[in-house]
Amino acid sequence: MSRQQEKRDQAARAAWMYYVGNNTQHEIADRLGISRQMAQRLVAYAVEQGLVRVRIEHPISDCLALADALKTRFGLAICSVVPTDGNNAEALRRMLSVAGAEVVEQFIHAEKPMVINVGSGRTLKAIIDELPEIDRPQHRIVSMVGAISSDGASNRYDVALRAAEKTGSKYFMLPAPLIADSAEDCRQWCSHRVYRVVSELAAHADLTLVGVGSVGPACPLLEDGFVSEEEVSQLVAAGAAGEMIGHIIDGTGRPLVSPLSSRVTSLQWPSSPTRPVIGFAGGAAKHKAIAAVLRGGWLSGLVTDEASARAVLAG
Amino acid sequence: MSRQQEKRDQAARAAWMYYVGNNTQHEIADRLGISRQMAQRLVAYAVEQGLVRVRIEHPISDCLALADALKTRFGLAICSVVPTDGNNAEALRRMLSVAGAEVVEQFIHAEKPMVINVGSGRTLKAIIDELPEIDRPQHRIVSMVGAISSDGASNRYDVALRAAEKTGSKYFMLPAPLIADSAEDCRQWCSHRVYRVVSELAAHADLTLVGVGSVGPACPLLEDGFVSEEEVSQLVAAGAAGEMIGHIIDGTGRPLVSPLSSRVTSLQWPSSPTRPVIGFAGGAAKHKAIAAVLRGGWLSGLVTDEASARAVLAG
DNA sequence: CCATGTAACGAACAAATGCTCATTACATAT
DNA sequence: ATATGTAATGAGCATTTGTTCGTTACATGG
Repeated sequence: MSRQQEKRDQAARAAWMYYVGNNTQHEIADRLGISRQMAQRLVAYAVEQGLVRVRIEHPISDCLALADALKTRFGLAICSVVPTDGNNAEALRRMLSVAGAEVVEQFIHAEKPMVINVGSGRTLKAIIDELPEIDRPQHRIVSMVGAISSDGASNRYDVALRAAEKTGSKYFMLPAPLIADSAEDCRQWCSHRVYRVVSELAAHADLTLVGVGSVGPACPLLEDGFVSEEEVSQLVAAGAAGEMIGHIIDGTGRPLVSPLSSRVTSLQWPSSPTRPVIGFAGGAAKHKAIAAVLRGGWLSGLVTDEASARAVLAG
Repeated sequence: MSRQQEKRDQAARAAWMYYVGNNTQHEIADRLGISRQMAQRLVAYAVEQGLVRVRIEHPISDCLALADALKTRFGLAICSVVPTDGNNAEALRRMLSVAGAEVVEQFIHAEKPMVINVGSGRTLKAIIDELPEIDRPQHRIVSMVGAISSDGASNRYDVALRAAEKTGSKYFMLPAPLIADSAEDCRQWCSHRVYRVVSELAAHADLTLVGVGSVGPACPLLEDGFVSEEEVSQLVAAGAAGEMIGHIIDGTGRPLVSPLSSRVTSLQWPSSPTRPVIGFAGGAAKHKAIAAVLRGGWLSGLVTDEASARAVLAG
C-alpha cells in the first residue's frame, strides 16, 4: 500500500474515532500509538481531503419558507435555501456545496440510466466535490461548456469530467473553447460532427446542472480570462444582469445579443424546461443574476442562500 | 411556532454555521446576537438531537479486507466493518449506527414498495435513530417481535414503530408479548388471526433487519427482564451461544430447543435466506453470538466492528 | 560519501470549546 | 400577590484543539 494510501487510511480511522466515536484527539493518539499532534493532523487531513461529510438534517423554518416562496413565485419544482452566514464567502461556498450535493445526490442515485448535463463554475465544482462516490456507470455525463481552453492546458473548470470521475459514468466532452475567437470560428466549432453528436445527446438530458454567474467587476468570466474588462463594461452597459455557462442575459432574463453572444460555443436549452434544470448560486454579488435567471424561466430548481432568496423575492 | 421548534431551528442554524460554515462558536454568537455559551449550547443541542449527521467516506483498507473475508467465508452479500475503538461501548454503538444506517438507507431509498421486517435491540434502535427522514409511505414495516410487553406500558424496544415513524411507512405490529407465559399461551398468541396475517406478510418481506444478542451474564434478554438469571444459566449450560429476537441458537447456529423456545412468539425466517437479511452487532460480548449466527447461515448481510470480525474469522 | 530539500515530529503556546455553578427570569400553582 | 420549581443565562475555569517553530529523520541527486 502506498504511503499516501496509508495516510488516508489512518486519517479515516482517526476521523471515525473523532467524529463518530467521540474520542478526544489525545485518546486517539494513545490508541493509535502516535502523538497528540499527529492525531490532530490526521483529523485535519481527513477533513481537508473531504473524507468527512457533515449534513444538518433539520430544515430551518425561515429557509423553508423562503424556498417555498421562490417555488411558487418562479414555478420551481425544487428549491433549497441555506442559512446565510454574514458575508463569509468560504462558508457560503461550503453550505451551497452541502445543500447542492444533497439535491444532486437524489438524482444521481437513480438506477435508471440518465444523461446529465453539467455546466461550469466554482460553486458547481464544489458541489461535485462534495458528492459521495456512487458508482453509476450507466449514466452519461455531458459537459455543456467547451473543454478546450485557449491556453491549452488548464481544464480546471471542467466540472463534468470531475462528476464523471466521481460516479464512474461515461463522459462526453464538448470539443470547443468556451468562447471562440470570432463568430465564424464559433460556427466552425459548433458544426463539427462531434459537437453535434454531443449537443444532440445533451438535448435529451434527464437532468441539467448549471452555475449562475454575475457580470461585472470581478465576475467569473473576467477572472478566468474569458473576456476583457472592456468587454465586461460594454456588457454591463448593454444591460447584462448575469450569465450561465457564458450565455449572457439581461435583467428580464432574455438572452443579450452582443458581439460576445455569437462567439459562445456552450450548449443551450429552452426556457421553461420540461426536464429538471437546476441552478446553483449564492452571495450578494449574484443577487441580480439569480433574479434575472429566474425571471427568464431558465430553471426548474434552485439552490441558494437566505440573503439571496430574500433579495430576489424583494425585487 | 412553539418554543421547542424555535430552539431546534436556531440549533440547526448554529450547526450549519459551525459544522458547515466553519465558524467558531464566538462568531456564531455574534451573528445570532447571543452569548458565546449559548452558541455552544445550541451546537451541543443540535448534536444531541441528532440534527447533525457525520459520515466518513473513505473505507479503511483493514476493515474492507475483513469485510471481504467475512463475505467469502459466510456467503454474505453485504458486509460492513467499522474500526474498533478500544472497548468504548458508546463509541462502538455510534459507529455501528452510522455504518448500519448507511446500509439500511440504500434499501429504504427504493421507490418500489417494500415490506421490511424489523427486529429489536439497542443496536438496531440506534441505527434507526440515525436514519435520515426519508418519506416512503409506500413501504410496509413489520415488527418481528411482540409489541405487547408484559408490564403493559413500555414499548421502548419497538424499533419497527420508530422506523415506520421515520419513513412514514405503514406499520404492522405483532400482537403478542415477546415471550409468552407458557407453551400453550404461545400457541394461542400465534394462532390469532392478526398474528397470522402479519406473519404471512413478513414471510414475503423484501428486507429483514435484526440485531444479534449474546446469552450470558448481562445479556439483553436478562437486562430487559424477559428471562431470569436462572433461565440464562440453564440456556448457557445447554449450549446457548446467541439469540436473535428471542430465538436462541447454539454454537453451530442451530436453534436450541429449550423450555424457553416453545414460548417465544417472534417471527422466524429460513436459514440461507433468499432475500436480504441483515444483522447488526458488535463488541466483545457478542463475538460468540455473531460467529454462531453466521455459522447457522441466518444472515446475508452483517454490520460489525473490526475486533468482532477478527474474532469471528479466527474462530 | 556529502549536500540539499522535503516531510515528519514534538514542544510550547494560543485559541476555542465544554462544563460547573451560582444567579436570574419565568411559568404555574397556591 | 407570593411561593416554588424549572429553564435560561453568563462567569469562570478546565480541557481540548489548532498553530507555529525549531529539530530530526529520510530520501534524492551530486
